Amino acid sequence: MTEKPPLSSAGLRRDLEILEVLAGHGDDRDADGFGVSWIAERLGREKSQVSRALRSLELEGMVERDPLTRRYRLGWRLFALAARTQHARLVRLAAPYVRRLAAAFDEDAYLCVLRGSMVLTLLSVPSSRAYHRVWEGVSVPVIMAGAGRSLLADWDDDRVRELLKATLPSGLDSAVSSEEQWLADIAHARSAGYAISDTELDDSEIAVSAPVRDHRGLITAALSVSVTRAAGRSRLHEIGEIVAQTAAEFSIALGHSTSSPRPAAEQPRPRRPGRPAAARPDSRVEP
Amino acid sequence: MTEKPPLSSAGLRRDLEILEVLAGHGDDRDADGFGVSWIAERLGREKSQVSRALRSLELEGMVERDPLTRRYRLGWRLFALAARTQHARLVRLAAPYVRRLAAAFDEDAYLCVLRGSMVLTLLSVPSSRAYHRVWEGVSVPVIMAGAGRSLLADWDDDRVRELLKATLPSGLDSAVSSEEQWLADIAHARSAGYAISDTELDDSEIAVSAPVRDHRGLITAALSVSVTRAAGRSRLHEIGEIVAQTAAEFSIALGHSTSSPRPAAEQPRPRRPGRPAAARPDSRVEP
DNA sequence: AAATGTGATGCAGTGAGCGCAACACTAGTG
DNA sequence: CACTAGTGTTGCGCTCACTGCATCACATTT
Repeated sequence: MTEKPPLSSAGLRRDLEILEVLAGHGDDRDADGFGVSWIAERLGREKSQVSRALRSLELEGMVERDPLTRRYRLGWRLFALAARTQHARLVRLAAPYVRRLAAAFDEDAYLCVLRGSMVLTLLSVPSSRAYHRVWEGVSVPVIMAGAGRSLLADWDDDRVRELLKATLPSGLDSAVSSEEQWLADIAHARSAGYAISDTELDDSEIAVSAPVRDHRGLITAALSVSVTRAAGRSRLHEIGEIVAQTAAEFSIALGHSTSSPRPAAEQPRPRRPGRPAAARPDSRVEP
Repeated sequence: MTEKPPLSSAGLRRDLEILEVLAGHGDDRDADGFGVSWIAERLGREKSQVSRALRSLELEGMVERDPLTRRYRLGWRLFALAARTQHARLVRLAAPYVRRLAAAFDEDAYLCVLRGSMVLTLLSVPSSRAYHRVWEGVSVPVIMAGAGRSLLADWDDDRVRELLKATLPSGLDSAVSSEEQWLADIAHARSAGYAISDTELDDSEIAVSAPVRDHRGLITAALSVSVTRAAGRSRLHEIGEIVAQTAAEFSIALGHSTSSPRPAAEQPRPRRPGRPAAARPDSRVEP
């Protein structure tokens, strides 16, 4: 028999093996679930064991069973657990990538999300040079935001037109002329993976952004770099490629697509906290 | 000892309790994770037990630990598994429609499913205005959910009564009076294709929802819009028509045949597996 | 009807997880 | 600087819950 590394809990390992089997090959068409016997054979375990484990998993909502075919599928609780932490997770995990972008070009870098028709900046890392406007927590209409094109990359043209029309107070000035430009930019963002927005808030600023996708494949945020220096103007597309690449890496870290775990590079283990500086375990919750 | 009435696996229950704690309250700002002692106290379990369980969970990738603060958070594997849920697929497909609704009325729009007697919100798209409470992954009793009426539209009256009685803690207050109202609303949802729920969680919110049907014709989800602005109050039925129309389009995208009337003819898979016609456990497997 | 598959269940033995305690460690405290 | 108070980890008996084999109930195919 093959030796099982005994470091992990046996029950946990068994349950996760089962879940992994139920996850199947991802988007495979055999999404109607799997039977007990097949799973047992697939794992080389006892039917009874798998049957009992699945019953427990179902009781907890980790899997659910089609009452007709008696086959099991992944359950709602997995989704509920993951969905709740998605937002907090976003900001926390984004920091390294935003910093990397800011450092790479020595320009201001941002993390933005879409809130209705407004673009909310969640995180901003300034360049080494002066005047950095703090945008964190500030909402800007999507048309005026540099990251807007990336955030809308998944939208179909009609919706974008509606949004643009609704956001602009009245059909005036350059709106009509820029609408087609917007759609073109969005199409470019969709294909190339990054968007370049010229003359938004400020004529002196050009924003290069790229969409970030979460574990569901939806665009949940955008990374953005505002190119202010003349040096960058000549290589916007080069910058765009890098931003897109960074956004892609970030997306994978969020669980996008069928990405491999990425073993999380060995940490330098710097220091261990004894007593936490600020006692936070006070948020009272009644069980 | 504390009572252990459930017949579920003890280890699994413990692990899920831990994960649930790590998930936090969702929108909470406590994204930097939780320590072992705090989790143990929160759960009323032994520190050692929690420590060992977390190590196993980390080994499996279900949680990850900040090497600096030594605090735990949910890990990549949970998100990877969640992405393979059929709920994730539903969300992916629903996103454009939910966005369209949110944009059309500039109100919060949701995608909800029924889980037992609870309504689980899978996707929420906020309006451009104000602050938006993140409901994704949160379950609410069916009576208190705006989309509840749409999700129950196919149920016969007796079962609805049962569910309402079972969900309400005791036969009290407006329950009896609203029961008939519920049945009327459901009947309306059945015939008109949309439901209007008044005074649910909040007196200031009115939810307009419509059922979504899958390829079998069964109601698997509901689209919902929460009307908060006074402007919308006067045209709830007009909004309802649009929500119903959107839900119908989405249903078609899910494979719902428009021709199939109501009773959801059993066509694809009415049989229960005795012996599988074609043995499918042939896909070679490499761990 | 039998045959062959499905998933569920009873039961005895044993191995794994539980709890208590002591441990190593760090950061505040006087 | 020792002291204290907090952190998280580990050693080790004891017990219980899980394993595995068997059989069972049920459904589909022949």
